[in-house]
Amino acid sequence: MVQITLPDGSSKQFDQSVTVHQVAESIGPGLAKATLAGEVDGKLVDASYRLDRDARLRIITGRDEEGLELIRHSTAHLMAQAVKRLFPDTQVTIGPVIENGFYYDFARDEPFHPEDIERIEKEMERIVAEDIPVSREVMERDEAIRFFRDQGEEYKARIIADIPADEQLSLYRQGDFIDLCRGPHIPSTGKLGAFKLTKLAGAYWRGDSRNEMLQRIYGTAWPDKKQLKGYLKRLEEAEKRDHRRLGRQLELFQFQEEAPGAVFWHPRGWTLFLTLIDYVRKRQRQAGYVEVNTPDVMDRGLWEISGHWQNYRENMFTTQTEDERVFALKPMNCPGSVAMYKQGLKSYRDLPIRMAEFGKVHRYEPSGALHGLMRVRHFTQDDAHIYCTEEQMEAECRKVIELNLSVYRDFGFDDVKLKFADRPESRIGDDATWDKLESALKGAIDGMGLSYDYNPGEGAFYGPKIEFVLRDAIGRDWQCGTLQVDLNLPERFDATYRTAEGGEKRPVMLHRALLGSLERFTGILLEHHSGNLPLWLAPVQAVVMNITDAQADYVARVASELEQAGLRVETDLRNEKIGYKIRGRTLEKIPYLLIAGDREVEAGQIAVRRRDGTDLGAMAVDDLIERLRAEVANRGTIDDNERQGNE
RNA sequence: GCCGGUGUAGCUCAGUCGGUAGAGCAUCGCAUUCGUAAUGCGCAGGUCGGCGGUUCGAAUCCGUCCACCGGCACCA
Repeated sequence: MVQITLPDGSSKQFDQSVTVHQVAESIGPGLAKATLAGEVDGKLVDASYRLDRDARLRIITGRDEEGLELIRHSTAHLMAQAVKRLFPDTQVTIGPVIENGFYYDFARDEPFHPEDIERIEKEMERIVAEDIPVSREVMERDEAIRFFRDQGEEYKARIIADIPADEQLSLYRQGDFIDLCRGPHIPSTGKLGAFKLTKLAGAYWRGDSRNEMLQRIYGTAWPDKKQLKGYLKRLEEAEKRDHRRLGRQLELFQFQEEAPGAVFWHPRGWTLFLTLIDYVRKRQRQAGYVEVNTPDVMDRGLWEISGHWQNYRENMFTTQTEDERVFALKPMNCPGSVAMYKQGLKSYRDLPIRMAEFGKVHRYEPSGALHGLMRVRHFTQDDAHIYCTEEQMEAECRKVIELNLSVYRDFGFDDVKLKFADRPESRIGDDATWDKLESALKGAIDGMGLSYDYNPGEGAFYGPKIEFVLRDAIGRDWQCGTLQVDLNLPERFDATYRTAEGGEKRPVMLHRALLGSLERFTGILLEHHSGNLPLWLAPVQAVVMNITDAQADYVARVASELEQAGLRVETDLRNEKIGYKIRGRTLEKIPYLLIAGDREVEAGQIAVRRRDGTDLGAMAVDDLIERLRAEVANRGTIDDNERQGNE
């Protein structure tokens, strides 16, 4: 007698042992067909798993999160089987589930080509049609190693060698294909079908660039075709909000071959950039910062003192002048900042000194890392260095965190995560100092009751850090601000302050960035809003247009009134139909289109149309100004739906 | 940096088998003076990413370099 308890609390009796699948059958044929696996007493098992004693059972189908993972995992196996059929000389390695899909890494002399992908997909479909049963078997470790070696699967043998000796090895067989796998898997290949292979890539064995490169194929898989289609549609939508595309469409910036990783800002893009700086500058001033500026090119000696020459050399642009002096373009602002701190004597009464700088830094990023505005070689940081006493350190950290979070809120990012990164392998300073810094920084976050993720070994070479990670409208994470505490640079530069007792002490130095790279933040904003920037950020906030030449003077007058009121306005007096002008300006994602015909001129009004197509009717110019000013002041978006894209 | 792919007019893209290039939109000109997402007609626009090679002849084939795209590695 076996008693199986189901999630709804009901239970079923069986005379003898039953499989998960049989239990499903006893409930209904529809469920039996949909069954992919089971969860027995909290543990995932195959549908063929036999229950021989009382247990709690949950049937897993494509509707469950676990079911979806199973589908993806089994589709990865399906792909591997197809690849082995078509390219028998290929070795399989690993094939995990990832967000929205899976990948599988193959070892092969000849790389895959896009045409191969189509063939592999076709072969996968064939295997699905064959509806091959998937079965599990357990093998001894040595036997398994021998088994895979015999088949020329060296990588599998290496993977097994790394599995702890006490762990049971399971193999999954589907027809002619056998793979080492923890499982569970779907019962037969016929359960799959809604998949697509998406990307081809090289990937290092075990993720280490010193190892050989494998051929990775990415794919996506879903319980049904409809969900697959939905996913592919979402990918398309995401492409539309690509900031590189928007940058061209909205005439914000350009890139050029001669300057890889460097931005050419067009008037509209630069207006946006300056708007960000204005905003940050204002917030910093209110928070007690002063603003400074330090040189871009400084002597090698300075970088030797700071440790950059030893720790960061391969990322630095250098230049040599005729007199043989070696200079470096600053990859960070901190050494210049300390140099400035050291000018003249500092008293404990001066501290904390909060020194901000919109410094343009230059980092020689690997060519393959460059990506639009998101990863460039020359970028502007909204950087600051705070010099304070050890006693002030925690309070200063807290203020930085508060300021950062408040600023992100103003940009509409409410979902912000903190990551704590501690000492990296390559670093300066002794362990006692690091202990002190790490615990102080951690204390500041804990004291604020904030939660954080832990990022071991990811700190800066001079100190531990907190990273601020923003989640955008389509769920992607972006690291923006950072906060780092540092005793090392003050030490290396021998920075001091006069204490109340008349002695000398080292200040603590906090490094912090708010938006991080302004270039990158611009890109994030563009993608977050699909280019529909909120009024306060839009480079051109309104375009005033006439219907016929008769209103040209009036339009110019209205535009200048709006400009007087501090708005960014353009006119469109072209001899074109109003529908044509509206279409063009809408595609430019201008927030407000203001139209004057004879009616408006007569009434001294202006007709107002919003970017999303809403007609606000005619209103007096003063009323419009009041309205726009209010919208700028509260940093509102015209319409939150616009974030979803409006094309 | 590594693997794969791509590079043709300002933009988006077509170009067969190697026979010195084509569309739409935009620009410009003319006509039109018009009421909320495209008025009509016309002109002009290209070192086919750079360099080298094969060939009677190269956008097309080969080599090499550069940039970009998708990943990997990197992101102090």
